[in-house]
Amino acid sequence: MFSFPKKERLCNKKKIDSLFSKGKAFLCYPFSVKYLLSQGDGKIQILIVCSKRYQKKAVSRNYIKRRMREAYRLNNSQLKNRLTEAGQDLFVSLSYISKDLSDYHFIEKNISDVLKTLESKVG
RNA sequence: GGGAAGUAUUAUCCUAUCGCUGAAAGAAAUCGCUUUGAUUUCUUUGAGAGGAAAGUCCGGACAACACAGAGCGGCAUACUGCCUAACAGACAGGCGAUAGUUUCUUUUUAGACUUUAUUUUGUCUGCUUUCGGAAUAAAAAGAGAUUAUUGACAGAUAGUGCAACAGAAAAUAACCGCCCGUAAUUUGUUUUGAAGUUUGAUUUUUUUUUAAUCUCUAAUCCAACUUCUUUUUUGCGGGUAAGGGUGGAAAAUCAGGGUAAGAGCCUGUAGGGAAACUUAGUGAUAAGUUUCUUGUGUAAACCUUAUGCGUUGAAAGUUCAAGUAUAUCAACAGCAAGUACUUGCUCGGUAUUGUUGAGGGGUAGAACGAUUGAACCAUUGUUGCAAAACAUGGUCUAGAUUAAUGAUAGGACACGACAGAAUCCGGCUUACAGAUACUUUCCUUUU
RNA sequence: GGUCCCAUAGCUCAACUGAAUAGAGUACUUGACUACGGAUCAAGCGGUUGAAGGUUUGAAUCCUUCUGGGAUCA
Repeated sequence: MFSFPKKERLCNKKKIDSLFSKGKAFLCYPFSVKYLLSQGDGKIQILIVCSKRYQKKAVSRNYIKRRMREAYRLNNSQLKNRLTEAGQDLFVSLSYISKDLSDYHFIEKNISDVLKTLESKVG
């Protein structure tokens, strides 16, 4: 039910390039979101980014990325159902662009906002 | 008892639910089907980040390329021994520096006692005895011993360079000064200095007498006279490195000789350096003897000497390889026109063209490299002062590749610092809350 | 993951071959010029030479270790 296996991660370099060149973007602080819709059978692949530009230490980057993954894992079921109904594939990249370390509850609230916004753009 | 510094060890834990990474076992489905096998899904089991994983400052393993051998250049290292795969690392030592403790010597000051009319002299260690008492302090310098910390600790006597300002001068020498010679100028026996004679005054001593006075001797001062000696300044030529306030640094200490003045110029001697020898030590080195020598510092200035280093790094490199294009080969088709070859020319043939198949290199991608190792542990044994080595026994302990350790709920206490593997090891450096043990030092309290 | 470079006044750069008041332009302040402003001229202000140690008589410069920023290798 709540899972986040390797298939749902975006690992192919060409797909990442096409996402960043062709995709659309919006901002939902502290996240900058890029997404690309295409015809398919309801697959979703997500890329989680926390760059060295905003978080200097490896420990804090791991801290942010783990909490973002966990929040996405627990809140993605509605978006998946909507995509299966519409019959579209989705590539998403979530970038953390704040220089502060946020706690889990703040990240989870904003992740669910982002997913709702994406849900409204499908179809 | 408290604070600070250093070294060593450790580096939050437990329960439940949901997830991530890879491993093992099992089941099902699909492909394949003689079996092995491949992919996907599910279940179970056990595992999953450090002392620095960091910085990338050194050293290696490993890989590719290069390589008969030698030299130049470049880089690194630099007291000795020893450990190590190797090292700019570790251990043990030598030498130096700093700090502390302690002992001795010298000087000065103060004090006590002693001696002397005063200046002064002596003592102020130990033991014993005696006794009314007192029988030492401070500062500076030097030497020795010991403890701790620390040192990019070869060479300045191979050569080149540099040493601002200040100072005469920063390592050759010149200037002031001192001395000699020479030329000119000025002065001239009234000046300067030396020797002698006479007179006067004062003081002292001796003798005589002692109430004063007088006489004599010696010294000093003033005056006069006699004899001997020229003086000042400047230029030129030479000698000299003793002296010259500076500076981080000023040219071998002291004594004597020597000279016109001087000088390591000469002699002895303190200190430094080199060589040889003796003794101790594996050696650095230490102690001593003899000879020679003595020109400050700087090599984290160039450099010299000795030793070592082939270059590039896992984005190294190895294997498989869809698709697209295709060297080459084979078969089939075409051979209309042009071109080239075959030929003196024409026809013919071959190639240039197309399709299919094979095939090599190789892109996307995948796998290996890549986790059993100079490994870790041991109330073990042997060798060694120690670092460490050997033997014996035991253990398997992350392996990702857009990159894994999290979230929620509850509980415990000391209330949680610095910080996240990316080929792997040995060191170094840097960051760090708390706890434990040890060492050093400071403060306070008690005895 | 490897390799290399840089840091100097508010800003842009010198001085990098050790030598004592670290310089130039611009910005800022004051004055002159002008009826006023601009331009121009003159003067002034402004520096822990990224931080900390070391070598040296002496360090922006030489050496070491950190901090921050940048470039490059498929």
